[in-house]
Amino acid sequence: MKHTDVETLFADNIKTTDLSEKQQKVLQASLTLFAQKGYENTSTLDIAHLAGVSEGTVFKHFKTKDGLLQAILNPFMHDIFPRVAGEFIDALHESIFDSFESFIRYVVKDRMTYAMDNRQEMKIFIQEMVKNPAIMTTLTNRLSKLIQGGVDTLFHEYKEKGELVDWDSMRIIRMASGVIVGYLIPNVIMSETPLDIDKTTDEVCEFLLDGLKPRD
Amino acid sequence: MKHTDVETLFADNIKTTDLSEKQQKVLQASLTLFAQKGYENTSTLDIAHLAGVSEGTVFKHFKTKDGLLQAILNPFMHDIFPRVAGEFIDALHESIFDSFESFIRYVVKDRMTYAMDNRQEMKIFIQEMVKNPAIMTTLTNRLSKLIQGGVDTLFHEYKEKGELVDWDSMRIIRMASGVIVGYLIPNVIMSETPLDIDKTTDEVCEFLLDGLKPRD
Amino acid sequence: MKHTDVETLFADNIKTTDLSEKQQKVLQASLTLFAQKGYENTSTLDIAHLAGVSEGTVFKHFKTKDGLLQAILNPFMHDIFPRVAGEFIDALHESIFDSFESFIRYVVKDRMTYAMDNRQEMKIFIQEMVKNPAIMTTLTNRLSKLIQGGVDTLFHEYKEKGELVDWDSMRIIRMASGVIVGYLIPNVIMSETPLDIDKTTDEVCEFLLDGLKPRD
Amino acid sequence: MKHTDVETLFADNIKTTDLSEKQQKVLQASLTLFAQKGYENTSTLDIAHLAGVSEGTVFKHFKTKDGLLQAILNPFMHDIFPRVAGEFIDALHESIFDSFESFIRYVVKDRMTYAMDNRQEMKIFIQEMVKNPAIMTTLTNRLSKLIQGGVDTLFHEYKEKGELVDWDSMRIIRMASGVIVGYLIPNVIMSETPLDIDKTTDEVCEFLLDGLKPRD
DNA sequence: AATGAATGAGCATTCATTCAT
DNA sequence: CATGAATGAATGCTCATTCAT
Repeated sequence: MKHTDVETLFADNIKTTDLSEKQQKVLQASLTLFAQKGYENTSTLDIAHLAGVSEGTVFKHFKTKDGLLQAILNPFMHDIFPRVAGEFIDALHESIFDSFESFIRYVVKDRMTYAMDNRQEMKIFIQEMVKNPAIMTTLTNRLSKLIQGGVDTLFHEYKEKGELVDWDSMRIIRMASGVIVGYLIPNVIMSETPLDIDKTTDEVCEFLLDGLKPRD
Repeated sequence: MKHTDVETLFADNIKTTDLSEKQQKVLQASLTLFAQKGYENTSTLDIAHLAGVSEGTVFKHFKTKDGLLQAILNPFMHDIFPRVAGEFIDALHESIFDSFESFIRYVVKDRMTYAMDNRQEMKIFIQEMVKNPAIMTTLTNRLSKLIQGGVDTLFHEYKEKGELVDWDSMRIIRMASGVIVGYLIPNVIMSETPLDIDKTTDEVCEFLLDGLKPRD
Repeated sequence: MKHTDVETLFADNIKTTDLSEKQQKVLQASLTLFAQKGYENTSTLDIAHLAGVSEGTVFKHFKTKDGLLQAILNPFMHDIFPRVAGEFIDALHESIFDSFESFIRYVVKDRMTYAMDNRQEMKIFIQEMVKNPAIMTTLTNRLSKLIQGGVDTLFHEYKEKGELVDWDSMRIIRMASGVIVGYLIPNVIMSETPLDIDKTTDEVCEFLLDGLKPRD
Repeated sequence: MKHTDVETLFADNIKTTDLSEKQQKVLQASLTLFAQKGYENTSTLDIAHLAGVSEGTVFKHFKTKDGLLQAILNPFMHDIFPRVAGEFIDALHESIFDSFESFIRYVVKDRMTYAMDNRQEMKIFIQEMVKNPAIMTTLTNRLSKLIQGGVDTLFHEYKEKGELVDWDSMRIIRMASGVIVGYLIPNVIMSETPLDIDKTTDEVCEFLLDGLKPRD
């Protein structure tokens, strides 16, 4: 029930476009600095220094500073997010969750682990979303359609079995993701706190399960 | 059951420090632009233009660009947030909520209204939090202490009456605010959507009430 | 054998142009700050603050910042310097110096005292001279003519009496003032050192007297 | 009896730090303009224009405007002044001056030539000294120690031979440099006058020799 | 006369980007 | 491919000066 690691996909992505060793260093430095100080407060010279390359090298492959940002975010937007989402849904259908509880427990833990494993990228993503709401709109639409399509039939089963409240799937997802997001964001941003994923999962699930229990 | 409007408090604050008409325009323009384009992407010339003043005027009172940011955020951090929280708690004790449901409904609606009424300030706040996690840590601590102190006894009543699950107050608050925040943030950031507060309140409350119902 | 004090002349000058109390404070503050930090590094706001007046007041009487500088330097250039020089020469003729030695001793002490009593003004003067050589040229010409005219006959006497070398008067003056100036400038600029005038006078005179003794 | 030319040392210094052609132009332009109009009255745009480079280039190597000033003055303070002083003293000991007169004549001419050859740098130095007396204090201490150490024994010889007054070496140096400085400064500052070094040397020396002759 | 808010030109400095080597 | 010197537009900020009150 393991999903392809984001780092692996990311590395794949890099190899695909045939990135030289120095260019990889540049990308890595950008990732670190954008997450640490924000996009606008990171100069291309900062990146060059941290990557141990010259100023010109920063632009050789990625053309512009924005190109560097896109090189970090695009895989998330157009490739990794959907792919992970797809794999996630596939996993849902392949595995037989004996109950809605085991399902929700898997989902929560999986997404939390994912987010915490990729804090830096997430942080940059959040920063960009806040500045550019269009990203959020796009992403919300993309993901919700994808998830809804894959989850609808599954939810139907659980509703029939009397384990899930008979709400619109989107409403359920919005609620669930609201709880998860509200819980996660502070931990992503305040990266000092490590977060006990198992304990948090327990807490969140106990709450979610009752909130999403069928009404009497 | 009305709470002092933030705009009123803000205006008070401005009058207190005796801000000239032009300086108010400067502050207003900063608010608008910081929220729209982000702090770093707003130049002091942009602010001057929108405020209809000269660039020198921008610096006359607020000294630096950061001073302008603080003039916007400080009232939230040090004055308005706590005051609103205080008033909110007072309101809780003065009013007799006949049930946990009417209580939770008031809270959710009140906080949502507050947030939506001050979208711009919230947006800037969120941006700064993402960049500077220390703000979040401070704020979280300040508010949670304040709220917990005021809410603990109230929760005790509801727990006794069997209307509220017997969890630690902090856990309940974290859950509830997680749902509200997870719901609100997208709407604050994507400010085009107006958001139907009554409908959203209903949705959120229905979910929360079951999630926080005592366990059988 | 006392010469009119510069401060008195300065005060006279101020009263003549009918300067209000605040304007005098402005002038005094300018004097202090120009001497301390230099003309260009002193802002009109600095002056206003030190004088305890508003920004506008600084310009009310003196029109421009340069006007303030001129108000400080002009009395030296066009009034005080020549007047002092005149008085000095008058004093020379009135008093009967029994020897060239008593004459030179008087001159050296008198000029040194004058310079040290007006360090601030001197310092500003020096700064302006360095930046604007024209001032120096003008001043040099003005003073040398004045002094030469008044001193020539006197020198003639001493030369006849065999107490002074038979050089051109200008050459003598240039030498003497060279020694004095070379000795004074460091002390004017490094205003922390108080300088023992009597001892310095002795040293300088002993040296000067032999340097200006008639050749065998 | 030739001392290493300052320009050569300066050029060495530049080559050592590997300054590009444009950067040398920047330095040269700064030298010219600082001397001409003073540090504060020279804008970095002025420098860029005179150097024929862009404004960014001015900051590429020297980082700040002050860095440019230091790049001009530091060689004088920390390198060239002491080195020249050292070479000067070496020269004194190597060469055998048959008399105090030939010695003093060499010194006066040498120092005058040096000063007039480096008028621009000297002028900037003087400006900075006037503004920042600490520089003068430091320099005075550094040089006097250096010179005294090297000159003491030499003076002893001349005193024994009855060619030099029996004063403390420092007093002699202060007097002599006072005359030279008093003579030079006007000529350094009013750079239009070319100054006849040979004639001036004669005048100064004649005066100095008698002033420093042993007392009867 | 005095005030201080307002002005706008000017300044040092930064930084993404280009290009010759 | 990599380098780093050069670029020039943009930026935050200062400051002498004006003017309505």
